[in-house]
Amino acid sequence: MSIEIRVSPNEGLYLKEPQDSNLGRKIIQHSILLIDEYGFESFTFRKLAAEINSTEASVYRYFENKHLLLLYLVNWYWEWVNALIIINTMNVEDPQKKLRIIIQSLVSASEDNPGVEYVNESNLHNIVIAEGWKTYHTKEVDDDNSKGFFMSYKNLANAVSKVISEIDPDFKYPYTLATSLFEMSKDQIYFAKHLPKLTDISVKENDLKDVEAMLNYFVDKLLKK
Amino acid sequence: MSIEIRVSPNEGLYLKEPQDSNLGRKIIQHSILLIDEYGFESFTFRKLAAEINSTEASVYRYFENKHLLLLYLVNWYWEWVNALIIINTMNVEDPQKKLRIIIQSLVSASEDNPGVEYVNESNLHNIVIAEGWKTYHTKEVDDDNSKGFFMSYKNLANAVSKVISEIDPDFKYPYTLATSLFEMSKDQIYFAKHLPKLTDISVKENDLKDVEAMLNYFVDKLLKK
DNA sequence: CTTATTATGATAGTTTTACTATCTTTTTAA
DNA sequence: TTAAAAAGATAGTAAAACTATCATAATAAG
Repeated sequence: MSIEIRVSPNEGLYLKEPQDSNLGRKIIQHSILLIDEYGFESFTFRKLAAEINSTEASVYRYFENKHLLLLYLVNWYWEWVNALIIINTMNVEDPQKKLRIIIQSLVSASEDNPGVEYVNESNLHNIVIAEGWKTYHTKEVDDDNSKGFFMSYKNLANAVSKVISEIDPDFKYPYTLATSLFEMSKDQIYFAKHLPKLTDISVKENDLKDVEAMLNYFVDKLLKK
Repeated sequence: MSIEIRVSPNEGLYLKEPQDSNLGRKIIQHSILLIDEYGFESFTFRKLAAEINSTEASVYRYFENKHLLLLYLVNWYWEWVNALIIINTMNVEDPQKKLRIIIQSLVSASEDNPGVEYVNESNLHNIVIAEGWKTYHTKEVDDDNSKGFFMSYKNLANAVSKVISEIDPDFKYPYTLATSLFEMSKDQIYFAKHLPKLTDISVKENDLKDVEAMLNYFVDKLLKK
């Protein structure tokens, strides 16, 4: 028996579902590698096409532009985190335990999982940290939002905020705390790597135990049992 | 008597200090307005030049490129916040009071102050929220950091972390908390405006009292007196 | 007041990016 | 076996992000 995890971002993000074809999967795989290596700005469909021995025109048949490709990848990532959380919290009743597992899942989502061969989760995690904000800090954010392009993240935030309210029904800002956990996790990892004066944690060779401990520390102080 | 507040970002950011000439001040003033209105991506030196009846070449004599201009503006903003904090916490001894004033200064820094005619602080605040990320989420971050281009923000984080440690010397993550206060403030305001499902606060016609209350709520829970 | 220097303006050119278009060849599925 | 869908090859366009050069205007120094 084998369990196949298939994660599907919003339909409006692509012209043709890339996971359904060879070329599509190569686009996903190598765009992740290229964006992580060179950054989103210097990533172009031309370079991607060259890398996979295809053509610019062919890539454009899957994604209207590179912004939508990035949105697709980032949504894929949050769907992935969501899937991990669902699997790991199955049959766990205690909301406090649940939140610990959520934090642990959030952190471990950055480890490569061989289950999906065309996605390197570790590289994708780097992209979400370094480039993810580009998906929503645009002038088109309201438009994109109305098309459902941030659904994966919103669903996740909603699920986590519910667990927070279960632990402490009097806590005034469950959504703020949920999103802050995600954003802090990203920010503090990035700071640790590039602007270490801005954080107390350290991340050596992608060991994220400090991040996990830090998030748990904050949550424990904020939520009364 | 009049107090002149002059805020100066790092020298490496410009080719010629824009605050020292008429054209330079017009560049600052109108780049803030244009970037806020149309977003950083569609902002170009050509459009800016047209707006101020100058030329692209002239703008390039002040800033090497638009990335450095954005860095300049964002640094200006954090210097400005820093100045407000210094003024407002003068002669305040109690660290808890200090932190409240810091939070209040952080929030009120977004109000336009007629003291500096060529800077609209309110528009600049929008830019820091919407585009500030672009200053440090780049492939050149380590380079830029080594040139001191993030000094203003780092100084601020350092100052705030010290106040945090004064309040609660046992708190494990003073730097993380300091930067999280800044980042949460930006994120949650942005979410309130564009992705309201991701936050509990609301920001109506730029009234930031919810943000201030939220930040104080978190701080109160996190730091034992 | 004149002159040298510096600041700004006018204009043109280059490379790269982000597409769009069109036509041909290959693959796949009925 | 054939038609239709997918992919490849190639070319073209508009705008952005500069770079370069020369002319003119403002200013400051002697």
